[in-house]
Amino acid sequence: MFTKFWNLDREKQDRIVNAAMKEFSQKGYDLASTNQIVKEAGISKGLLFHYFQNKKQLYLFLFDYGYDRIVEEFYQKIDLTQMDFFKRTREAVMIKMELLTVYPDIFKFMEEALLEDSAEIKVELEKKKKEFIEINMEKFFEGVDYSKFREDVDLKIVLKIITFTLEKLSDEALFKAKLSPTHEFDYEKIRMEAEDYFDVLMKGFYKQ
Amino acid sequence: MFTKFWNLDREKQDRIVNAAMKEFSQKGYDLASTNQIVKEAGISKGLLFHYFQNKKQLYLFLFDYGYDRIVEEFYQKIDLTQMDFFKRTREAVMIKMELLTVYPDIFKFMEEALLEDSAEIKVELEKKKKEFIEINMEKFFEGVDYSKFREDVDLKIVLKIITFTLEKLSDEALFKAKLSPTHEFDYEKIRMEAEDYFDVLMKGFYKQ
Amino acid sequence: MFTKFWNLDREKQDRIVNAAMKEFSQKGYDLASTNQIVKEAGISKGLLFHYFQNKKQLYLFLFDYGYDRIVEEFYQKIDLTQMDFFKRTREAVMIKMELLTVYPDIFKFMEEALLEDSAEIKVELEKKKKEFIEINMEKFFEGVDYSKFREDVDLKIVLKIITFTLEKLSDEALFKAKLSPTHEFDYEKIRMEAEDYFDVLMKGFYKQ
Amino acid sequence: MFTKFWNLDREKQDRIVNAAMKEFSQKGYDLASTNQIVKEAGISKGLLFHYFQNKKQLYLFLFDYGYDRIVEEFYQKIDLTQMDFFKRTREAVMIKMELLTVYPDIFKFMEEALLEDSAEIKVELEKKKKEFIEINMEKFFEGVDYSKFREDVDLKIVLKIITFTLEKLSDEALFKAKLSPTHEFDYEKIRMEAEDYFDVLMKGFYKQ
DNA sequence: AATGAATGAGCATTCATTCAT
DNA sequence: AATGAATGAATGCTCATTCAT
Repeated sequence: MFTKFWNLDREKQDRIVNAAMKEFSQKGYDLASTNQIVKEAGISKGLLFHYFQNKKQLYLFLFDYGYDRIVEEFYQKIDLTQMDFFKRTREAVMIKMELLTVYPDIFKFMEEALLEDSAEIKVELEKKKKEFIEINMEKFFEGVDYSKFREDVDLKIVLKIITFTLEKLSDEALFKAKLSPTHEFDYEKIRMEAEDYFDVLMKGFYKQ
Repeated sequence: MFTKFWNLDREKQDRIVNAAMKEFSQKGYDLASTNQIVKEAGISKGLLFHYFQNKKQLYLFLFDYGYDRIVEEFYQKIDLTQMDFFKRTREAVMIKMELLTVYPDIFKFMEEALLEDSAEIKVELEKKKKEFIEINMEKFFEGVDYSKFREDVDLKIVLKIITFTLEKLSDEALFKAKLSPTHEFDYEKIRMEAEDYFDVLMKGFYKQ
Repeated sequence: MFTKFWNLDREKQDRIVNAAMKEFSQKGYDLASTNQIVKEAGISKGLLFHYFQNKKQLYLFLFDYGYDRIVEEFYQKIDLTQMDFFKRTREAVMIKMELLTVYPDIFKFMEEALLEDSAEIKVELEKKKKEFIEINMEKFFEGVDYSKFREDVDLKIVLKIITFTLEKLSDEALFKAKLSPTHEFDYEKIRMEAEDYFDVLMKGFYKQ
Repeated sequence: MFTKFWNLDREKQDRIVNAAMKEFSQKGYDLASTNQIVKEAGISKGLLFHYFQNKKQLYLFLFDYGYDRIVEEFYQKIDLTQMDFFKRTREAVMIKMELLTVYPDIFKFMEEALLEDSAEIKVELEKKKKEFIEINMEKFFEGVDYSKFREDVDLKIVLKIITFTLEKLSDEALFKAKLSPTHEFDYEKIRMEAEDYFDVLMKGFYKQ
């Protein structure tokens, strides 16, 4: 599958992936136009369907492609020997923001994909998202030292609260960037905000 | 504005509102079809535009309509003399779930509207959402006794963490219902889950 | 016919006529909107059709109305005792321009009506136009002293050439005004241009 | 631009051009229906827009197309070595009528286009018309011997009067054909009428 | 491998006119 | 007399996908 695509020279692959990711993250799955993608990529109409069969397959391919590019690099960078929960999480936030700067388009596509809700790709995408989240939760938290957490509360719930909080913070940051005229992140501000949250969460849920 | 619509008999109003809310929440603003709405409502093409001028005005009307129906009823039910933060919040969750059962379509529409991101209605809808959230945050938390919260952490951040957590819980519940074959909520389970979270949050952020 | 309309108070008649003439001359018959007319006139949808039956009858009524208002006043002003062809014609041009200033909307409507070419009103309007032109050619040229014209050319053709020339001049003036940002006539310039043409035509076709 | 269209086989090109010209000259720009055009041309909805992007581009294309077909042939036929003004003009009238018989639809379209006044194409079409007229006035009158004209009148005005007269004659002929049941020209009658006018104009404005 | 012509259902919106009140 | 709710055909244009070359 997609072997035809992988046999292309790298430059053409990139042109197609970039054009498609750009279009999908700008307009969402349903409103994205394959016409616009081929125009931007400089290839013919038929070729896109030659490689990817249809719009849906193209989208799902892009999701996997983005996953491979970003998640792999994330795990190359993250220090999984750091056992302290908050230290590891804090580093993850920093790496995430770094990747966001290096691969803004891929990252943007992945973020949007996690929010995507089109009926046409619902079933398949939901499955991928679920795997994505489950696998990474497990992998990311492997070996973490939970002994520092209070013992009078349900640890699973505490971890959920922390995850929820970081996700919402990240959503808010993305959303603010979207609304701003330049679409730019203020990384320093976000990091400082995250620090404040880490501080409160640690006070609330670590042993004192 | 919309006086033409309000002069209709109630039954017809309902048919139109229900058809439109259903279509919009199923497909999102951009993909929703006015054709489908009029077919479902059993009215003619021209009539919809006679009442609402265009698709955008219709959508914004529905938002206000939903707001009026649901939010007003919420404040009739909630006991704002209850000063304890968690007790009041817990009651709010229960009322929300009750309203969700009574007005599932309106509720669903409002939930989707808060996530809606179409370019065509962006500016106006964003303004409404912002007002919606600001007014209700202030109103809902009025008079709450914050003296029970720990004093060694930033209260604003604590409140945000709690809000984030409840929102994510609610999203998850909605999402699970969506995926289930019957689209039904298991209220009792959700309430119990919420109780567990309240317990953890109180332990973490109330004075001991 | 139209007795219902004539029984209205004058102010309402004017509102309707003005609104309709404005809409028709701005957009032409086909594109003119009866919706726009009733909105501008401040009357209800049904009322317009109560008075005029349909769009076509309304248009034909307006043509007659404009004719009556403008042509009658034209003949009150023109000095039909002036027997010299060019003097009478020159005065006609001046009166036409004067009326254009006093009743710009009616005049504009009549000018546009003479150019109107919609299939829906073609037959009836063409008949009216033909009558309009025939009757007025006859009436306007009545008693003119043609003895000053050269006798070695066909007088009918000479008169046609002169009429053609004046019509085209008038069209050009209207057209230039339309293209200018302010839509204003430069009366003095038009009069002087007309004088130059009169001079040439007299030299060519009067006895020397 | 329009290379897609030019790559079609000639028969299909003709079907499309003929259908479009017919529709536009019958109903004018605004009321012409692209639906009707594709139906008449026997092509699909999307294809028309595949070639021409939108209605406006289609119209402007047709204008250029008509210009190229008709004006080029006109200059192949006209004898520009004939220096006498009236002889050259007389030949032009004859050629115009000949072309009108050979390409009645193109000719009709061009005539209507010169009168077209739709807001949507105003700017672009006005520019084309202006170029059309300027270039052709210059080219057509090049080398003409004006020494036979009277010297006591303004030559520019005389030429305008002659042009006006011929245009109005032509309009009248077209108009009469339009009103007749068979829509046919009586060429011989028109030529004879034109001769009468030429005779009067020469007597009036040539040296005696 | 690569092209791009071809399809026709679908979209939001406007229109003149009718008719029950 | 006067209202305005109601109709549904028609508008220009876009879309993902196919297929002969």
